[in-house]
Amino acid sequence: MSSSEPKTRRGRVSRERIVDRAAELVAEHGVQATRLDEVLAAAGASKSQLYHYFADRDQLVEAAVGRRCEQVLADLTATFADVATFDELARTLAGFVAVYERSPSGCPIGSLASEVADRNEGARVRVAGAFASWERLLADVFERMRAGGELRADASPEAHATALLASIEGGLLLSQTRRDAASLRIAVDAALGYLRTSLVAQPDPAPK
Amino acid sequence: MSSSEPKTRRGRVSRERIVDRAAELVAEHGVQATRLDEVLAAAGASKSQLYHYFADRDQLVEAAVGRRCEQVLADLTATFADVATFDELARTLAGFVAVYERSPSGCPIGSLASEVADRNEGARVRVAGAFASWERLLADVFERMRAGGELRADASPEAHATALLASIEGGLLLSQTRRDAASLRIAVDAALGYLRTSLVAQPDPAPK
DNA sequence: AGCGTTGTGGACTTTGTGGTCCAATACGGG
DNA sequence: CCCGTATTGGACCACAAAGTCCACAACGCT
Repeated sequence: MSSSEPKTRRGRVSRERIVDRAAELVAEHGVQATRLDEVLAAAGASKSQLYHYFADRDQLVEAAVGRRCEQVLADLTATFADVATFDELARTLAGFVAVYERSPSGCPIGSLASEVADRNEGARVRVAGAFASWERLLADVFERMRAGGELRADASPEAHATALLASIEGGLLLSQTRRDAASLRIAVDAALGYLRTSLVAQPDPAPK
Repeated sequence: MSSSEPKTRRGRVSRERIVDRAAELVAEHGVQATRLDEVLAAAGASKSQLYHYFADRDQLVEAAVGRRCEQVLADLTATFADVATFDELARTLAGFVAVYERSPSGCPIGSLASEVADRNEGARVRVAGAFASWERLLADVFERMRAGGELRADASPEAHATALLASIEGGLLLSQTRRDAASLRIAVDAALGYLRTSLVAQPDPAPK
């Protein structure tokens, strides 16, 4: 009654177009500040289409957030796919910071997270899933490092992944609030420093 | 004549009452979800009072956010004031996590941060100030640790403070999104692990 | 071609909410 | 005690934004 799945190709295309634009606008202005009319205008769709496929605003938001997470995650997957050593990871993260400096803003996922966590259960679950996937990506990096004999066998890839992710998210939040990338850089460096703790013994080149 | 400072005791009291209630409601529902009418009802004040002292909603939000930050910071100050050793810090943070488990929610400051960072410059500055103060609190702990000969002289209290703060914020965000305190605990443990890196040499009791 | 189902246009309704206005009241100093 | 200023009550306005409705068009099947 309220909402229904598209039953024809045409319908599916329409629904997709709406979700795509919604995801874009959510990425740009955040969830709260994204207006339905705005989405519809951008998608060249009408109110009836929207309410034909979605029960209400929350359901559209859920879909849009899900879509956005998929996109960001695709990027992240590509970024971390080939990372298999500590140095590669350090370089990758440095690139991350550099990108941030060029165009500061919160974390694409983190911002959604806090906006949605207490207000839209469906969307929250999507974001939680995105965090889980990201974490998995990092854990895989650590497992590769371990397979390569660089990471100690007793180190937990999952725990390290959680810790690194937290440092990144926290660093991004601090930097976003301060409008200064320094915090992010420090947080990431610290996370790498902690990771070093779990590497197999290595001559320590005099810490600055 | 948009807004004006109170010029009598009575006026000051009225303004305070409004800000107090606003701060409470902002803490409870977030900035976006706090309605002016709600604030006024709670404060037993009228529209004209509100607009007598504040130019617009944003200005009230700024004041409320500032107030809320002061309160949270007072708490934090008390909490960290006497911490001077690694073990005390670890215990204090464990208490932190325990409190979180009892009543999960985001970070009182962090949530405001992401909500306000790109939407209300005045409020953003207040939050940034709160982060700075918190960081200072932590840096002071590290300086005490250094004075006590526990922390190495070459360790930067400020950098460690930033890193720890980022881990806490990130951990809180992950835990809030997942509704599971585990992430926070892992993030904090990792931050402590990194801090251990800067302690003066110590017999390392076999890492689990 | 005809009929039922799905999709679409877009005007309309409703409601919540920030913000305005002006008259009335309380204060506070001379 | 009186006047000017600060403060207050609360009705009112404007408008944005979510959600409803119904007639019509497009499609797909037999």
